[in-house]
Amino acid sequence: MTERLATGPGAIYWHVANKGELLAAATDAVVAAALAVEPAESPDSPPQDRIRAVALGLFDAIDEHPWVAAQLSASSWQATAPRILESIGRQVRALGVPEGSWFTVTSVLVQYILGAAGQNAANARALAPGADRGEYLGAVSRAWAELDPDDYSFTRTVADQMREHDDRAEFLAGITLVLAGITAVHPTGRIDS
Amino acid sequence: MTERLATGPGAIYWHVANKGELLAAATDAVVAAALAVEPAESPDSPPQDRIRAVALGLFDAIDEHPWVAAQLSASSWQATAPRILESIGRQVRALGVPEGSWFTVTSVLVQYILGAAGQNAANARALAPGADRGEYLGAVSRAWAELDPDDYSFTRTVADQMREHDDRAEFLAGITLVLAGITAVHPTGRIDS
DNA sequence: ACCTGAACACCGTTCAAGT
DNA sequence: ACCTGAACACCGTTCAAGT
Repeated sequence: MTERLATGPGAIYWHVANKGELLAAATDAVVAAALAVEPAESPDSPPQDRIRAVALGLFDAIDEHPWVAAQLSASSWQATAPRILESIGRQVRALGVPEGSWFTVTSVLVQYILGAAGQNAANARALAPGADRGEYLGAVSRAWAELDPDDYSFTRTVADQMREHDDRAEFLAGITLVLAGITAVHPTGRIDS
Repeated sequence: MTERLATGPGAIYWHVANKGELLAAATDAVVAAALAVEPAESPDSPPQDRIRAVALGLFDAIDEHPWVAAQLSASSWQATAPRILESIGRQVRALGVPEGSWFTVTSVLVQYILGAAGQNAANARALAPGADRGEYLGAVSRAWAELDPDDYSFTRTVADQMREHDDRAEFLAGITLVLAGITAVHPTGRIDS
């Protein structure tokens, strides 16, 4: 248990069945809070912007609480999943995606958001608490640059880009890419429904 | 430790420093094997198809070894990461994406692949070993259909789609979407390099 | 050089006893 | 109804002793 309570260990088990249930409740609270920030985004701004806002909110929440990512993928279609699905799905609907593709398109967005956010959070915690991000990226970049040119021509080439990358910017670029893909595959453009 | 060895527990610690190192080695082996299958895909088939093949290989490998997902996001830019990055990145390069975007575009693909595969694997293991997938999806679908119409209009609408969805097909649809996004954002179309 | 197996620390969980 | 705290099971890790 991360959070230290001022009680004996047994007290918790009066309220929840096990640690998983506790984490699920905590996850739901974190996600609900992250999604609640979104309505601040004006309700008539384009769906793309609202998706970006929701995505960034989740990204930051998971960055602050890395265990949320593991918890969310551990028991997905559970209580918390509909919250996220609904929040993103409404914008997918507003985007004019045909109804038959709502689930698929929304799932892709949610999977990208949670996947990217989770990997980002894991990476953030990977560096020893004291370590400096710049130095860490520098070390990895140097390691990449020294890989065998025959087997790793691509990785060697992007070593510099990886050293200079900004996590949030990369994440938003990913959202933009997926949104562009949605528009390309479902080119209705207009909001009909 | 999942795998039971015919040795005392201490024996392992002569070879590895800790459990993490062991899992990292196992992960590297699983990923290497999954990526090795890909060259079977004819080397002059379009990059999109080769990306799909690599992605599906990883998807299936993670489905078979769910702990690989957790391990991969736990220590990402580590030894195994360059393998995946290289495999996908070469196709991104072949796609004609401008060099300045190689890292971003490849990262998005890899994050989607690992994120989606990880969530899929977690879901697969979520059902009690005996339970039937169809019944499980049915139960979740029913729960969604009974959510408050005011708060969950979207989720209620896609309850049926979620019950009928096929995991691998959804995954491939996601890859297609991301590939479409790449082409839309980087419309060079031709293979120059 | 490599393995054994008892021992330790840690943590999730239980439960009889308290209020 | 809710909390306490000792106890248990489990698992990652260590280490002195063996070959």
